Amino acid sequence: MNIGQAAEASGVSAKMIRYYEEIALIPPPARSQSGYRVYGEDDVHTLRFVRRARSLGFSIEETGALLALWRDRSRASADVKAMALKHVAELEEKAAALKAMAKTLRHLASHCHGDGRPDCPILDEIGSQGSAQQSA
Amino acid sequence: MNIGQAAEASGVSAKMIRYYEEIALIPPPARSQSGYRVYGEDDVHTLRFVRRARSLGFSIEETGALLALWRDRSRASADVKAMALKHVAELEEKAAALKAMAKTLRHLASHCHGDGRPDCPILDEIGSQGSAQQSA
DNA sequence: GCTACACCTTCCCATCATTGGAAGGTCAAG
DNA sequence: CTTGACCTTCCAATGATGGGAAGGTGTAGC
Repeated sequence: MNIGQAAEASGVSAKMIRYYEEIALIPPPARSQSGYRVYGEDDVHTLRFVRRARSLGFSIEETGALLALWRDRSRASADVKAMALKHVAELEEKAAALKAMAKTLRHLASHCHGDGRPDCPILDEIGSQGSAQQSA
Repeated sequence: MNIGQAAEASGVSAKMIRYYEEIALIPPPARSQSGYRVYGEDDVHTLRFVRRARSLGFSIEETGALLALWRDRSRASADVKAMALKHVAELEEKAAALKAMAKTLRHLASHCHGDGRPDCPILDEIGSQGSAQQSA
């Protein structure tokens, strides 16, 4: 299987497959005589794992750790669970930060007429607030 | 006021002030004879506006648009409100996506013993799921 | 065999926002 | 006059991905 077919089968773009190989997230595949990368079903399986982990919001580095755990049949399930729950906490923290931003902004917008008149307190309040936490 | 003091007063790092100037988000300030950037209270006010907009999750580009509206005393409040509400919707969408990831992952984790035994369905399910949407 | 076309290779660049550092000039205090 | 804190510009890196150029390969049709 060439990289295009592996991309199709795994849902990971050919560009990203090469990138994952470059950063050693996945092992380099076999090569054909002419230098084409050749993938097997196992490789596609791994790529699907990576895609799934990424879609769950794991960073590449975290995905690499999960991949190592996945391949290690003797690992303790506690390791996996701890990582998952830590990530859940991070995701929820980011979600909460976004919701807080949205809430603040909606509050500001609620005090704005939204008509043709220039008066709108949103900008004044953005310009006058002294502190705000950076996140997400 | 030199850039260090402006950074201190506005909460925007000197590095970022120079960067905002480079991309023309903010106008170039006056310069001293020796070439030092010199800022006034108005500049600090603008920088605070930028910081606040960024902390509300507006991109640099959106912040530039808000800044233009802020400076335009004759703008229609509807423009501002529309932009704010559009951004609220985007923030909430991202928050929802993160919460969905967290939910999925917590569900997976709930089926994992989390002890010393190797059995943990989290990884198996990550590896076997066919589709997942990318977002946030 | 030749041509067209789809695919592959490597390499470089861009994004977005921010940080870091190097090399060198300036200012104020001691 | 030295020291140290500040300033200047320039270059590079981050994380994850996309875009594209320049050139090689594989296959189908003629």
